[in-house]
Amino acid sequence: MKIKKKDAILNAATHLFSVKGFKDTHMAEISKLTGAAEGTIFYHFNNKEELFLTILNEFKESILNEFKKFTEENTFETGLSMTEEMISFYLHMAQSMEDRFLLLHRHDAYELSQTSEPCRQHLEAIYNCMVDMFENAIEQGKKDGSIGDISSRKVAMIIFGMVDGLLRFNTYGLYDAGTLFNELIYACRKILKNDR
Amino acid sequence: MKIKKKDAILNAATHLFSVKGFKDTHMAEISKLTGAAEGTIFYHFNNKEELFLTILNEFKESILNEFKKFTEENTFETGLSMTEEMISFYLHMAQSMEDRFLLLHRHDAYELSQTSEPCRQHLEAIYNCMVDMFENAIEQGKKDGSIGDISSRKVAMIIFGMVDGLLRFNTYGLYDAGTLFNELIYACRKILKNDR
DNA sequence: TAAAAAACTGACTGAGCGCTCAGTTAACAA
DNA sequence: TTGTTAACTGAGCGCTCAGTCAGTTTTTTA
Repeated sequence: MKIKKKDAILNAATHLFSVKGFKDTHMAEISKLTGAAEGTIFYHFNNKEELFLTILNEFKESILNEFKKFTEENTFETGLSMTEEMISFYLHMAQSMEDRFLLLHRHDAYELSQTSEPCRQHLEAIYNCMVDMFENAIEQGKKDGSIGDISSRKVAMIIFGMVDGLLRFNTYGLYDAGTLFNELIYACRKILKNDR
Repeated sequence: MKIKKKDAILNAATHLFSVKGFKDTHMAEISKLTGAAEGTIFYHFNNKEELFLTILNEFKESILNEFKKFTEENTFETGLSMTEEMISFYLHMAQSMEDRFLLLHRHDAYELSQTSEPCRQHLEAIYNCMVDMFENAIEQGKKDGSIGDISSRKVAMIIFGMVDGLLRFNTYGLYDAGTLFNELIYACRKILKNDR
């Protein structure tokens, strides 16, 4: 029964910020969901923005961690297969951390990052992490010959943009990304494959 | 000096909704920007939501129109080159209608579409229009042999997701999509090209 | 067990903002 | 010119909501 309230607040706020956005999430609602008084929220966090930033920071930490673990604990035959498996892993993560990925797909964080330097840094770290992973895989593929001679960074951005773009179709309820998985891997392979 | 106020309101609101989002756009601001009294805004539009929907509807009309004109006024050698040129055209449109594309990349419309049927229809029309264009081009490419045997609809979604995903990098200030243009076309060609 | 510190409470505040309405001005028709 | 309608105005109402604060409860420390 210790420090529980603070964690409960973080959990509820994460969910609400993701589903309803920053502006539409009200302290009264977090209070009701957690049983903590509104005053308690402001006891732990100076203001709404600080609460949001705390959540973003924790998300950054855990996503960087997960990706690090993924590359450390796995070995890959070729750079190409590594890239493909990273797409799967990314989609898997997006599913298991659904609410926080939704947060990333909202405008809230990007707006905040214009006035808050720490916010900008968290966002940058998250995106850099993901693009870096793809870039490394492509770089490796170029060395082992499974991937052709292309600009690693730029194509990494293209691949990441493609995967993330599809994820948004899901988020917005426009299409079920799951049914596009095979085509996604197919497209990735086509782009990267060394065809000499 | 006729009906000007209404148009001024629509223009100012389009810009503000795009840049600041639905919630963060206040009637007082639209009023100040246009010189129209707040009451005037509510004289022309019953409420804020109706103002937003009017803008979304006009956007739908003009984008459907532009794409129709594009396919009618151009002829293409192959389905593959048609697809490539459509990507260019899409990026070109995103530039010339920058604010309204920003509107599309926000959550506002998707949130509204959950309670407003007309809003849902507008969004669906816009996205269908774009994916349909790509699908047609791919279909044509399959017939003329420039594109391999793939699922037109699904790959159209992938291509669209890829292009739109890159556009977001721009929007969010994460990367300059312009420098990725060559890679984008390269990726598209790789995915589609008939390699039999 | 007493004192101090930390955690928590909820009624209250004040600013913000969508929207109304009673009235004024401009445009047009007879 | 007069009557009628459409366009326009802005003070103000009612409500929402982030944040405060004086006080209570729980935990820790000595």
